[in-house]
Amino acid sequence: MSDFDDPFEGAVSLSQRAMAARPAPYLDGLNEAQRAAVEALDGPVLMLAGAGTGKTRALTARIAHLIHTGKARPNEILAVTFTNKAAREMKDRIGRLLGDSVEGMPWLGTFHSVCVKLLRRHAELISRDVGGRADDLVETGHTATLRPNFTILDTDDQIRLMKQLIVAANMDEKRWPARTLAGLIDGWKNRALTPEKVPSSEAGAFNHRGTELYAAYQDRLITLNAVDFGDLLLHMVTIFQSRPDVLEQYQRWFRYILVDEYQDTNIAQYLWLRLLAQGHRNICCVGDDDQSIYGWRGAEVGNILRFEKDFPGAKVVRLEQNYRSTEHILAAASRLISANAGRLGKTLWTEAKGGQKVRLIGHWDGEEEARWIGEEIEALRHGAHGLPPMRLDDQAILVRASHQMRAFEDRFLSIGLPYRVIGGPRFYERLEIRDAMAYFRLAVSPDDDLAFERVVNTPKRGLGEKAQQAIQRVAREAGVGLVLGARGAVQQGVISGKAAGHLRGLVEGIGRWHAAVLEGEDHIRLAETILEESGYTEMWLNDKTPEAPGRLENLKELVKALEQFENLQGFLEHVALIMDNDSGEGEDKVSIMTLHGAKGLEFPVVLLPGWEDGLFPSQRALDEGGQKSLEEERRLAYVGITRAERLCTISFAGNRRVYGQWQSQMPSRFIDELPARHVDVLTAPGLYGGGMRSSGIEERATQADVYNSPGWKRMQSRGPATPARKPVVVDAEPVPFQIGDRVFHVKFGYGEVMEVDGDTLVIEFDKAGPKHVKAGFLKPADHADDVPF
DNA sequence: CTACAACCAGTTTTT
DNA sequence: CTGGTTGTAG
Repeated sequence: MSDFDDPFEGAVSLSQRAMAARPAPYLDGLNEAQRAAVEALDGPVLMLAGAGTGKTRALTARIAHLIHTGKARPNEILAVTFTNKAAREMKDRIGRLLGDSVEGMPWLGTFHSVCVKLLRRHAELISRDVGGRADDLVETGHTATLRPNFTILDTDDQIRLMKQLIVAANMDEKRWPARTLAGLIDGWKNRALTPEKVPSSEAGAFNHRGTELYAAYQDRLITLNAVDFGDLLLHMVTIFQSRPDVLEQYQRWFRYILVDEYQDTNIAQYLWLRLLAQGHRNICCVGDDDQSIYGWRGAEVGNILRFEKDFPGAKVVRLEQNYRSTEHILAAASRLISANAGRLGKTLWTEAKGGQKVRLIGHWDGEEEARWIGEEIEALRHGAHGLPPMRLDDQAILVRASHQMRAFEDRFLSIGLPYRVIGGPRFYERLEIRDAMAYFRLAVSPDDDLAFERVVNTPKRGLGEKAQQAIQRVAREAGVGLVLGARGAVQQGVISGKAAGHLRGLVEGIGRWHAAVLEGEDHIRLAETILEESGYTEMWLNDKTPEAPGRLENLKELVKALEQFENLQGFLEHVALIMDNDSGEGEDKVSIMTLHGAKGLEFPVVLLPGWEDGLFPSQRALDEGGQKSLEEERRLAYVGITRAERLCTISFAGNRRVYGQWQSQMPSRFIDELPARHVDVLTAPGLYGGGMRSSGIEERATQADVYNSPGWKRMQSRGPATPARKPVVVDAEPVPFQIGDRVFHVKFGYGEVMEVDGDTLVIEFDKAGPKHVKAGFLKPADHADDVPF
């Protein structure tokens, strides 16, 4: 039934063994170090693979070699990665190496996906004494176990659950936010600590209730037959530790273990691996201590630094030849990372001499930066800076924090530059959002048959397959759309009874909504009307499944998103573009992603915006965490630069909007750490005014040059780009407004006073409609531009 | 009980 | 600026 009971499941044709005698094509073209890493099959191996040194290639070749030599069948190899993307890529490449005969590597996947598989088999081994509560009428204090069909909670569910527990514990949810508790518990799980194992030194956590709430949370999860992400590993470690017989079974089964991105493993993952590898010690870990960027999530660089101690006699192989970047890019990255202490140390080298230096440019503000990058990308498309024409697919913008993305999206949308956001929110892919969008589409164009098909029976209207086929038949015969077909089907009596009534209601609704669109009714109100009249909102309200509240929340958000648009059509068009981004693989587009999301990827052209103190390195890293987190930020910078093959451009802005307020900041301290010999400082119009030397600057003089440039001084003296605009709060009494006055409100904009009632006024706002507002939040319209200083 | 205006707190990074 | 929560009016 399973991979275990039948060792040949998901395995390999026997011809695979016969292949062993034949030459191994996957070894061709490997360099000496790579080959050594591939051929050292038995015993512990640590592959220290610098950026761009062909790590994945060596790893996949190693797997191919294991199979090819008959050391293990594909289903006896455990290979773990951190991301699904990495797992997918490895599967693809192994498939290419070995041909289609190798169907599956069932145990190649992320830590989490492998653990789900294992845990489903052994769920019952996880149990807790669920304490009886005062309101527990059934029974107090019984043992509950996890069952194999457990559900995996997402972050939202976790927070909701913890919120309930915090409230139940009579704690002020304001002072002790569920998010904080979630972080705390996650940290414990990353360290493989069950509630009972949390050291007493941490008993003070979360107002001295941390461990207690953690225990309550775990109880609740078992009762709900649910686990969170952290549990997947924690539970497996618990099982392996408490049941040697189970552990032994897997130690025997997984004859060879491979681990990608070992520098990012946390303690739980480390224990899990060590337990499994204990017997045969056939474990190969691949990583780069300079690319450890998940410390905030519990990753322990110590794991990789300690490998030789954990596995005495381990063979250590260093991959140091870089095949990705040109020498200037590599030199800049190497110099930057050399500022970190406690590294294993590698000397990356490349045969690709020459090429463009890393470019550095400052801008007035974030918008100008986005504008400049847009122009740069367009220029590179047609060939610039000594490079041949670059496709958009060849270019990527890597940001520190996802909120930086918006500036680029706005800009690219307005100039029509195709882009794709990788790792962005999947909001528009959600079921409920898609349903709601289908209703909106019908309102705009009732002949949208796909939309009609999607929602004709959602919510349930008794229109099953039969009825839908009838509608389609009538429509086809009459040569009309499905909506008209539906009307015809009802009129002809093809559909009758209750279903007919519901269908008529839907068709009439669509007609009504469409008329409203044509009449230009307020689209936000209309959208809400549609969701309500269609019964869609009600459907989720009546839904008792745990995800229903979340879905309703999403629908709320969708309606809110409408506010940014003039009408429904504009909105739908916009979303169609977004959808294109998500689904439109294969189309030529610029990639926008976070630095974290970029790990493992490479691009000919890389743009690194936002190199400012407070943004990158982030304010948090600067405030807390000291040297350790600053070093992690530096590694992030290192990852960013080493993504570039041929052209790497770093930029910063003097001013940026933060929380809607303008702030100015200094260029990143990392800029100071770049070797001037390998950097070209570009001049931006409007900032440096051509006052900067563009080359030949002294070593380590980069940032000083920036500060001393005439442009920077001018920028400082000009102050923030736009002064903060705050409402002038007028004293409440006497109310200085009369009926008919034009007024301005921070939130709702301009409007006219319709009524005065004490200090409460009724204002007919131009954009937002009629509102009741306190006088203190209003000021005369002709003073709207007043600045409070 | 709902709706909505006022208030307030938050932004890294993700399986 | 955004989103979520709170307090109050209806």
